[in-house]
Amino acid sequence: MYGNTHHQFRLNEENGGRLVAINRPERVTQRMIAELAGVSQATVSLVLNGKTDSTTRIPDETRQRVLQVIRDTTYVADPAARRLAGVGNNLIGIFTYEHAFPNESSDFYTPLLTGIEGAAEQIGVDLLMFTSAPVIEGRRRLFHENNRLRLADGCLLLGREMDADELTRLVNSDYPFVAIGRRDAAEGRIPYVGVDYGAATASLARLAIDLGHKSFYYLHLPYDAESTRDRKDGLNSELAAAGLAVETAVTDGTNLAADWARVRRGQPTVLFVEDAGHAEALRNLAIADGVSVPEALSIIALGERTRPSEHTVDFTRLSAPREELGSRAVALLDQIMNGTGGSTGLPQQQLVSCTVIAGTTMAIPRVGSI
Amino acid sequence: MYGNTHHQFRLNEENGGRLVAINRPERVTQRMIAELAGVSQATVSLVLNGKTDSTTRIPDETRQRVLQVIRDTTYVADPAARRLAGVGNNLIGIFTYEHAFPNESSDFYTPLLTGIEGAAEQIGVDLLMFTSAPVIEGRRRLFHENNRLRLADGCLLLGREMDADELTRLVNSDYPFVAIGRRDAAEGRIPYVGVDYGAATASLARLAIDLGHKSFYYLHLPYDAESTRDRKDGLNSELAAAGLAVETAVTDGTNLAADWARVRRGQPTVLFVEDAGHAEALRNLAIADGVSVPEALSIIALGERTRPSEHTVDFTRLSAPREELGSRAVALLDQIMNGTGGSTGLPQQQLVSCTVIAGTTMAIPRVGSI
DNA sequence: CTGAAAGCGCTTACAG
DNA sequence: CTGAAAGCGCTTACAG
Repeated sequence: MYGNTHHQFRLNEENGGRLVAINRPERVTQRMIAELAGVSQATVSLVLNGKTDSTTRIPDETRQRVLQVIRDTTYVADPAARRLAGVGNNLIGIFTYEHAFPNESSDFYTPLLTGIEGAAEQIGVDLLMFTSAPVIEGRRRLFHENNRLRLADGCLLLGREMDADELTRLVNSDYPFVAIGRRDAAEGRIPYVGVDYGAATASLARLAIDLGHKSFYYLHLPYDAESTRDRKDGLNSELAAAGLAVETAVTDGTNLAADWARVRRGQPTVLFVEDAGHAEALRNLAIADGVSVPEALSIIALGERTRPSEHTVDFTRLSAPREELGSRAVALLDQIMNGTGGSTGLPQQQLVSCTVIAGTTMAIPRVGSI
Repeated sequence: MYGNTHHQFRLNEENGGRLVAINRPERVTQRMIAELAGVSQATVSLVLNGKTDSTTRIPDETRQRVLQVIRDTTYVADPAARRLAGVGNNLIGIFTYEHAFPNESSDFYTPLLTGIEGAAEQIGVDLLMFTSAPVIEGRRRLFHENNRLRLADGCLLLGREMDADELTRLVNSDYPFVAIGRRDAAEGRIPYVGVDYGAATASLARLAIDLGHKSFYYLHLPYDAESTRDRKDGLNSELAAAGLAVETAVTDGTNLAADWARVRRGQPTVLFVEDAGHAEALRNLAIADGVSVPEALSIIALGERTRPSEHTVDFTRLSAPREELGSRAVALLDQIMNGTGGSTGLPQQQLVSCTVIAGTTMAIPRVGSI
């Protein structure tokens, strides 16, 4: 693919007599830089990698000459070759199990990517999005015929659900990675930065209990993901401690009207909803049905919409610091790839706290309200 | 980095007597596969790359044996080595002059990235985001000390304003790239996929003229970007053709109340606003000021918010197909990098049409209305 | 101080 | 049909 075609260079007079590549140079290599600078290829590599330690000292004049040619040709070392020769590329991969960029309905990753981009810029790495892994049945496969994970020095894994076998295989492979979201696969050996949904959900449950609620209903997503389980566990354990029970149902959001009818039959005074979008729709259904919120029914969302402007209602809810999640994941991955750099290390598994937002959709329960 | 540590394999009895890697295998190579299957390393490569053409025929029995070992060891070829051996690295770079991922206030790139991701997936390339180029004074520099553009096979450029000198230098470097948005730098040699703002703005002007508007006001952004100029030109030429003038002012949105006061003194019957967010704010200011929209004042937005849910008002406006813009840019870049593949080539400079949305903020002008 | 050389893990003509 | 060998562009001991 990158043949041995000869490249031509000429002096560009409008540019202070610097060398400028013409005639579609296939790919500039260190050998060409070396020729142009009148040194050996190894010297170019040495200059490039700033080996200024006692053993290999290159005269400043030579160094400057080489650097100038590099600037003029906008040369960069071939990442694949560097990689093969055993050094890193300052490349962090991002593998998303679903499409990374939102369509109109879902916008799960955007805040994470915002945090990731900021952190990546800070530590000076580029981001490689593995879009070549095709999305099959709504999901990407980590290991497939033409796996390219190793183009990057390490990788961030994003997705609501991750395949436990793939995760185990990855953790056994010694390839540096960090999952975003708590993962309990591989006997707890997965490095992750997750959200403490359990604690925040428990706080919200406690709040409802303190207000006097006794009749709880929980509508959650049909996933087996840790994030779904943590919320469920947080709610259940807090209620169990108070001697209360909760009626639970699952919804994928395709028939919320039916879900609402079922909720109504259950006659709860407080409804916990995992998905913020569902919470909003259910509130509208309740009101349309003559059930006032929060007077007759409190509704609590265990998540929130991506951007404030999408919230027409100020729900009583938990708020996950998603940008922070992204930047902390980058920091942890950086540490795994490059070591702690002297300071005490970050824990391999981290949970960041949610904020509990009081909002306006929870009130003291009314008897026989629904 | 990937040492020569010896790997151990053992028969896993729970797995039908297949070979399974144990003890943190550093990295499985073709050489190991070859040893295990009792063939040469080259044969493994041949099997892997499915070279079944007349010259290189491998007996099915051998092939199956090799494939089985590959499955058992969960081997994948090192992409860096493949790439170095001459198979392309299938990497498209994305250089964004501003931060690629949105904060709460702006979300310029997201729809583009959605289109880019879809197209990248289709042609099987990964996406490299140049986040290592630091954002200085709100902008990234294309050419800086540690330019890493050549990490990718080619590159997409996104940003409202691009430096003409940088663009010229890039186009002279023979590095394949495509700008998103019309660019007239470098004597028209910049390959781009842009939006035809001029035509859509002219259509909207025509609409207003046909409704009987004679008093026009235009509030645009303080940029010298092509996108700003095209809209201005579209409006001006259409009005000039009808013998009408337009009062023009610039705003950066920081003091829209003052802008509104100025507009009001101008007493237009129709107000064109470049930025959709500003249009929305100005409409609110007008209404608060006792000026009904569109009865007393028509307002036309020359852009739109990123997502429908953010539109509280159905503005008369133009709508740019941003996802399409992203996917067409990928297609054009792919062509520039790899050739047309037989079919007739895509034009190097493309303009996609906007949709004109009638909306509810334009009406027949009332005399002495404002 | 700098060059020649080995080696990273692959692919692909080219010989057997 | 399959193996030995060259080469992709780098980095890094190791000799001069």
